[in-house]
Amino acid sequence: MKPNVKKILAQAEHICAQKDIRLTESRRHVLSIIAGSSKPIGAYDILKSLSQKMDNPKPPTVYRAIEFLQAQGFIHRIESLNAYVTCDAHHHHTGSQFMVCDDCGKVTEAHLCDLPTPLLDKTKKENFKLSSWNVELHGLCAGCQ
Amino acid sequence: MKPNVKKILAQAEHICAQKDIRLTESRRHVLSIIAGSSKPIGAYDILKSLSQKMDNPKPPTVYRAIEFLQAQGFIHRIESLNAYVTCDAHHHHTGSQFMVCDDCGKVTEAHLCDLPTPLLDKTKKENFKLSSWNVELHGLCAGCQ
DNA sequence: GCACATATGTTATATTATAACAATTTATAT
DNA sequence: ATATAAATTGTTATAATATAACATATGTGC
Repeated sequence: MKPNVKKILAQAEHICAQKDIRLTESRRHVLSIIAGSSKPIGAYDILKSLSQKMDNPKPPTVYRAIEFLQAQGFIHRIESLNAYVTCDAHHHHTGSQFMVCDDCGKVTEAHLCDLPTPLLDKTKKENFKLSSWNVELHGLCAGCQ
Repeated sequence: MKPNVKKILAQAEHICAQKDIRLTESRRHVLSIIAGSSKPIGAYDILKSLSQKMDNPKPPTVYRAIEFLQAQGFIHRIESLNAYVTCDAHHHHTGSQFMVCDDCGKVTEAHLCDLPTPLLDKTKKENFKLSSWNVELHGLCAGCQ
């Protein structure tokens, strides 16, 4: 197992122990599969990979694990790709920002703690009660230009 | 036909005439269906509505129209809802910002011309060549709180 | 151990989107 | 006006993504 995967798993284990919630086998497998992917991975690719670790898993197994991992903030969904990435923030956050390379497919998370002022101003102006946000930037990463 | 739908259609007609591209019947129908919806509408709901205006339309008809309308900037896709809304900006833009009410489902577009500085800074820091962006804010609209 | 809550297994199906190829319509050049 | 190319549509089939529903099992607190 790659060191970064190991680290992510260890972190998740720790947080789950603290919060007294269960990082079960299928959840751990799914998290390690996502962590082991160099780019966002879709649910059915996760399923394919999972079938090498478990006996004949079905879609709900993957989607349930995804739901759990998202709820804990261990992974995020890249909406424009229908795919999932691990979160490397050390704190829970209600907003996410990603840079998606349209060439190689890799995604970098930009950790802003707060919604940028121009956007926040819009919510105030509209009296919109913000609960979460997602930003996806598309373009080319440094290596692909 | 509602006045706002009429207006959106007229604008689209005008722009297409200018650019010498064709706003064909199915495209016009799909645009008017999206414009007539009070909130983002999914492709298969568009299809259902379209079947009252055309003889037995199929998914590709809707998706092709959507693709065209998106390319012209007449509509946007709300990624977190798999649904479509008309764009009321009077200029083409490569970035979009939406406030999505999780209660009533209505969406308000916030027209920022530029990517907020904190995000732009991140792209520069990563040497990421930006081509487009999408921001989706979730929460409760003024009326639903 | 028992009751309850949580998590998983399993089957089926819903929802969203596209591929592939044929037919038609429109634009363009001669 | 007519051949040709380009754009658009029709049609069938299927891919890709996600969830409902219900049965079973497993862990937790008493």
